[in-house]
Parts: sequence; structure tokens; C-alpha cells
Amino acid sequence: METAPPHDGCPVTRTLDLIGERWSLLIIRDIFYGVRRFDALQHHLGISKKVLSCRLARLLQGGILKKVPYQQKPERFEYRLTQKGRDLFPVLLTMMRWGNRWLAEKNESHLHLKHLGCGEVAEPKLVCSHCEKPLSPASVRAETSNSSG
Amino acid sequence: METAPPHDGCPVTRTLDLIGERWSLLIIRDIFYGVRRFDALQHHLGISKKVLSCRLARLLQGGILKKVPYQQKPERFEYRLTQKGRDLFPVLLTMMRWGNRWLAEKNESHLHLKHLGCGEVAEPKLVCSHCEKPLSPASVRAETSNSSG
DNA sequence: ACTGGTTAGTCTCATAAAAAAACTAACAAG
DNA sequence: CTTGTTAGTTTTTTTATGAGACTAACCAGT
Repeated sequence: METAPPHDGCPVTRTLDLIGERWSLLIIRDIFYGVRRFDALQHHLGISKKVLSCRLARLLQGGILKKVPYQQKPERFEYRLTQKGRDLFPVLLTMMRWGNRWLAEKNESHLHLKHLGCGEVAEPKLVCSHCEKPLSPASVRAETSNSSG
Repeated sequence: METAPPHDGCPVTRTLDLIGERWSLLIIRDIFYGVRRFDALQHHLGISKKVLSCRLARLLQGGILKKVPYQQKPERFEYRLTQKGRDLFPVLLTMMRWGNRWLAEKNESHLHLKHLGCGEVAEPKLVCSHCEKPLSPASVRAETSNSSG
């Protein structure tokens, strides 16, 4: 990768505009964990209620979360991931792998993922969906395609 | 994934503590693109100099970037990724894929990656490094291992 | 010697965002 | 009619960000 495509319109820029604020990805991670209610999120994350309510509103508006009622009188609901939100799983997984590889501290408990398919600890690996070979910075070139004008 | 491991010490939390601030990942992306100098970064990103200099200092201190001189008199250097930094490539790739899938706008140019290995547009896919099968939220369970006390 | 240009910042100040904590609201149990 | 639960909003204080002026080391031109 040697030429720099524009910053605006880059899918990474757009992604971070939506989920790049402080706490957003941690909220999404917690919902993957099954922490789905306002109070539970607030306590598990140690986030202020105001910021939590702002972030949830943004993620709802962005189509990443949806509200699902779990009781009436008073009406209460929990936050669930949409398909769009669930599709952020690879982002969290690659961050988790990176954190485990580069930021893990000795003498501390270690969070890892067990792959239920094969029973092993899953080391996520990125491959090309066409040829199934690993993707590295050197093996890939960024290209801009004009889909119309 | 149904139980919630602790927030502190989670590799995602640790990762975001280091690279989760506004601009950090965009700086790293730009350096992948080959934008390596202070001025070039500042102009390409449209970031304030103060914030850029704070972020670069943090990424240097975190071992993600290193300074490499490219001239003397006056001494000038550029910012390069260390191995630790280069290893963030999958994070950017999964974000790029997500942005392309969910945030791309019609009638706009589209940034994609060409895989030089097979010549196709690379759709990055996450697989288990053991069995090579795709990793989904349902096929994986978070587990905490105590590496000592 | 003086002016302007390049690169890489720092400093200052106005505005925006976040943390902490008090307050609201709808209901249920005792 | 008081306490508890859940889901917030409001207010105040602290911190971060953005815009822009300024510094500093050098070079090239006149």
C-alpha cells in the first residue's frame, strides 16, 4: 500500500464516525457478552449514565442496536444487536487477539475464546475469502472504484 | 457467549485504552497508507497539530510507532509502524470490510482491497487458526484462564 | 542581511465532551 | 407512604478538542 486514498469516505473513517467514540465498542462487546440492560451496562462498564444513554441512542440510531421489550408495567426493554451490530464481531475479535498478544500482563488472568467447532482456543486468522490465504499488509493493495459518477 | 468476564483486564478494554482515542486508529491507517510525516498526516487527516502530536507521542510510548530519521540538518524523521503496530492490520481490515458492507453510500467511490496473491478483491474472512472454519459469535465461548495467582 | 518556504512542533484560548452526583418518573412490595 | 428497581435527565466540575498564533532549525533566492 503506497498511495493514500482520501480520508473522507474511507470506510474506516465512516466506521469510526459511528462506533469510534469512547465506550461505543465496549458497550457492543458487553452486549455480545449478554449484558443487555441499562443498569447492568452502567455497572459492568463503570460508565456515567449520561454517556451511556448518549452512546445507546447513537447506536440505536445507527442501526447497530435495537430495543426489545422484556416486561410491561412498567415497560422495560433490553438492548440487542441487530445483524449490522453482530457483524462487528470480527472487529472485536481482532482487537481481542491483538490485546492478548501485545498487552497481556504476566500473572494475570487471560481472556481467550474457545472455538466450539473444534474445541481449541481460537486464534482468529484473517484470510482472503477467495483463495483462503492469509491477508497481510504487503499482500494487499488499496484501490478506489467509482461506482458511478 | 452468555457470561460476562470482567471489564478490567479484558484485552478489548486494554486495546482501546491504548488505541481507542479519537484519531489514533486513523493515524495508524494513514501510516499503513504510507503517510508517515507530521505535516502530511496533519493535512491528510485534517486533525489539529496539538492532538496529532499527543497521539503520536502516545503511540510511540505504546510501542506501536517508531521514529526513523530520513535526513540530517535539520534532523527530520518519519513515523513507522513497529511489528506491534503492523499487527493491527486485521483490526483495520475488519473495520474497512464492515464500513464497506454497512456504511457505503450509493453513487460514491468505494475503497476496496485487491489481494495480490489471487488478484481478486479481498473480502477478509475470520477463521479459526486450528480448524480453518469461520468464527461466529455463536461458535465461540469466552473463557478466563488464570495464568498464575 | 532580509524575506519567504519547509518541517515539526508548542502555546493559548474558546468550545465541546466526559465524570460525578443529584434528581425525576413509573411502578411494585411491604 | 416509604423503600426498592429500572431507566433515565439535569446540573456542575473537570478534561479534551479545535483553531490559530507562535517558535525553531534550516535552506534558497535576492
